[in-house]
Amino acid sequence: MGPRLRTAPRKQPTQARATATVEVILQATARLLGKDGYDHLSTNKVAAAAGVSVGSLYQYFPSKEALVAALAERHRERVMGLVLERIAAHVDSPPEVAIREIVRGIIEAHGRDRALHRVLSEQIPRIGKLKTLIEDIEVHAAGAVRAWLERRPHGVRVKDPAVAAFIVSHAVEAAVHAGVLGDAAIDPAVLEDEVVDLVLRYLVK
Amino acid sequence: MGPRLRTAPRKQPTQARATATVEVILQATARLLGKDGYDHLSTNKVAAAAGVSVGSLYQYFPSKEALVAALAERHRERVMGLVLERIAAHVDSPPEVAIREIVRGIIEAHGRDRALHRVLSEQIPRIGKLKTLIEDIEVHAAGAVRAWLERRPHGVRVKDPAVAAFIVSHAVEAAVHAGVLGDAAIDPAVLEDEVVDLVLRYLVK
DNA sequence: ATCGAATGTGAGCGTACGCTCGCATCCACG
DNA sequence: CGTGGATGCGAGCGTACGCTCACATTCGAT
Repeated sequence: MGPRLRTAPRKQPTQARATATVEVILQATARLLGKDGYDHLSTNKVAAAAGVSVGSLYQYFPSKEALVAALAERHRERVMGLVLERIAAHVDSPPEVAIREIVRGIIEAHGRDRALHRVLSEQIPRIGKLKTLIEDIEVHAAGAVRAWLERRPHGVRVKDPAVAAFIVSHAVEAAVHAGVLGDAAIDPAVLEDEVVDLVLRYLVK
Repeated sequence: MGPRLRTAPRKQPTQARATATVEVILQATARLLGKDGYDHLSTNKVAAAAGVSVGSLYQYFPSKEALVAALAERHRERVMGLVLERIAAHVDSPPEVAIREIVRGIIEAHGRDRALHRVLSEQIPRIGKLKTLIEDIEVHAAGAVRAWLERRPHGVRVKDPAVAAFIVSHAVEAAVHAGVLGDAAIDPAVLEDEVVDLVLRYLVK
């Protein structure tokens, strides 16, 4: 067998075997990330923990950063999907209902994969490429809220929809995030009521 | 001269010279942190950038984490001092005034040392010592708001002061942080009006 | 059954890092 | 001005890391 040329470091898995490898690598990444943090993560450790050789890892992920990026991207798709879906489902609901449902959706989204979500939000901000990923989420979210505000002037008392959307999306995200993931977690039902109240009073009443 | 015993790695500078060394080290840390990020920071690089030897650095900071912790702690004292002062100054002001002044204080606090504040919040790994430092801020802030709420039932329509304080403190911090430090910064005056409105409607009206 | 491509392996090279230690230099104080 | 503690220095040791490469194994198609 002749020598192999490996000019393209990142491949897409095509066989089932490879997909499984990628999967087990990502799971090990999540585990180690939660246990030791991003700093103490290393490609060698991940490979060992995944029961895979470093070489295999490097076939799919060119760097430690890429490893975490893939994990984050995947999680983002799930969470954002859930929330945007919820928003779309309530474009025509009355504000009280829509806001409650959307807030509930956000709380649920934070509830899924709590450990992973926590780790990612704690460890991610420091990574270059991932920063744009987060900004993407924020911009998307604010955009959706803004569109929602502009579609329904009925009872909505907002001056500048862009600003209000900005404020609300950041405020809600932070409150829910801290309430669900924080050390002093709040009962989800109470959290929901309070956040809905916060938003409703600001936007509508 | 006999050998030196260095059992205690961290010293307090007593002479003026040493204080200057510590200062220049911290400044270099801030500079490199902003340029390269926490991951690519190293004690050797910091020492070189500070025009100081590694040995000197290790006399005062036992690790890279301690370096950043000192920087963060110092910044925290300034910011928290400003905000708590503002809260204390308005324990007896009417809610409309108190809330506005406090919010303005928080906005101002974020405005001072924008670059440093930004870098710290983005680059600090929320693990180990640094994590507790951040939680400290959150708990302190929520505690102050809670105390304020409990002192003044006049017109305050809040059920559970602890929960309300939690929600408000996180919501305000996030909105202000994003508004002041974010890429799409908002005019501080507008930001102030909107955040005050958000809080006032939730807590009082 | 055969064969080329896809996938998996792991020893190991080069490098950068964390940190120490023996020593030089400086400063405060008698 | 002499002395001892405080401060500053920087070569260099041990280590862990990132990543490669030559090779083994498995898969899928024929």
